[in-house]
Amino acid sequence: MLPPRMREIQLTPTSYLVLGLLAQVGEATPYQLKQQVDLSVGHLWSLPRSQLYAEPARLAQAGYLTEDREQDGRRRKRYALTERGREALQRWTSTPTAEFTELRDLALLKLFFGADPVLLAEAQLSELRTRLELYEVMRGLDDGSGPRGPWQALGAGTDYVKTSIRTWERIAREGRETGAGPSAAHSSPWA
Amino acid sequence: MLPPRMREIQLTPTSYLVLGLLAQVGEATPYQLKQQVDLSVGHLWSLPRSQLYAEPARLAQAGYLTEDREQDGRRRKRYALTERGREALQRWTSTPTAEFTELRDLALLKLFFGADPVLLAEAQLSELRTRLELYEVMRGLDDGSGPRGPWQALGAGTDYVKTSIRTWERIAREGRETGAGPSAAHSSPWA
DNA sequence: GGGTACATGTAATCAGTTACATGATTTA
DNA sequence: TAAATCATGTAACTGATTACATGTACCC
Repeated sequence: MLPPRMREIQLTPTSYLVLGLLAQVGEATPYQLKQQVDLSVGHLWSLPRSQLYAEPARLAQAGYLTEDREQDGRRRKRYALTERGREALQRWTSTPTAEFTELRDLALLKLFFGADPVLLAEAQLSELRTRLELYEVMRGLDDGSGPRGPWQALGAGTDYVKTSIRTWERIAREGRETGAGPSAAHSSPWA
Repeated sequence: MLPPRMREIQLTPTSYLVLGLLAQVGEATPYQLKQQVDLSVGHLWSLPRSQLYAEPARLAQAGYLTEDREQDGRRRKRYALTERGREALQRWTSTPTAEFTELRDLALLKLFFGADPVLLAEAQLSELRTRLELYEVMRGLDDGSGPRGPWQALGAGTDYVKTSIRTWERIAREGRETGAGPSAAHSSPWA
């Protein structure tokens, strides 16, 4: 099934992020991918620069991308989707995920284990408000044309940030009301 | 600083999760930790069983836990906090995190790259509603006594689920209105 | 005493992160 | 042409996941 000299690999979210970006831009070097990420999907799902060197290489090895090295000075590697890559992306997007996404929020974990809610809320709120401004600015750029997906995703992110703000405001308020400092982490939790 | 024969390790969220649980329950075997996780913090930050074998071992190696092997039949390993472990946990909880937690939501990533919003929303909503019921039941168990942290964290999780539901409902509605099926993933995103 | 569920671990693999190292282009 | 910045990669490490493998207790 798979042409010789190709490795079977498992496709991760990172893989699809790369495939998806390449579907949008046609072809790109890792550096260009990084730029793309930073001003689009990276606000939702960021990743370190080095992954944008490693992951395309991996995908090319497995036949999802073509890799094409420039001959001149920079000798950049240029990647583009193969048919196989396009199909994989298509299959992926057209299969709805039912899975619930855990928050995995470090601040909530600290809160769970007894951090001072008021201090934590302050730190979180300042960051969240900055983030909200950024998102609102970006949303203003939507002129209603082009694919809706990115904008809807951005809207979802905005909802999330807004809710987080309300949540932490409430937590801070409750914390101040009960005057409880950090609660000791030694009693039992939810039964 | 560090007693001989001990490895320096980096403490990850998983590490603190284990430290935190042990602070709550005193001592435990990996199996008991797993049970604890499943009915408390695991709803917020889950992890595979095997990590609850690997991580305590790692922590013990580095002097954060004592490891104590039973002599009888099961020969279970039993872990408890050392002073060093308790301090590390304390330091961690008392240092507020400002960092923003990305959603890293697979469904939103698919949406971004052109998945059909209506289908995706259906899948997500069914899962989210189940999750909401579970959280509501758990919240009913709060009798107001004991540390507030876990309950506040649960409240935050509930807010998050509720918002997600509203978000996906809106996405589905918009998707139906514009009648747009899955949008092709080939135009440009946020400028 | 045989089956089933509960309990306990190890091994192999690998994606992702951090750190290191260098080359090319522009501008002052 | 020197400095600064932009660009491009590789290497080492390691935490996390998946898969494998076994042992103990209980129940009928």
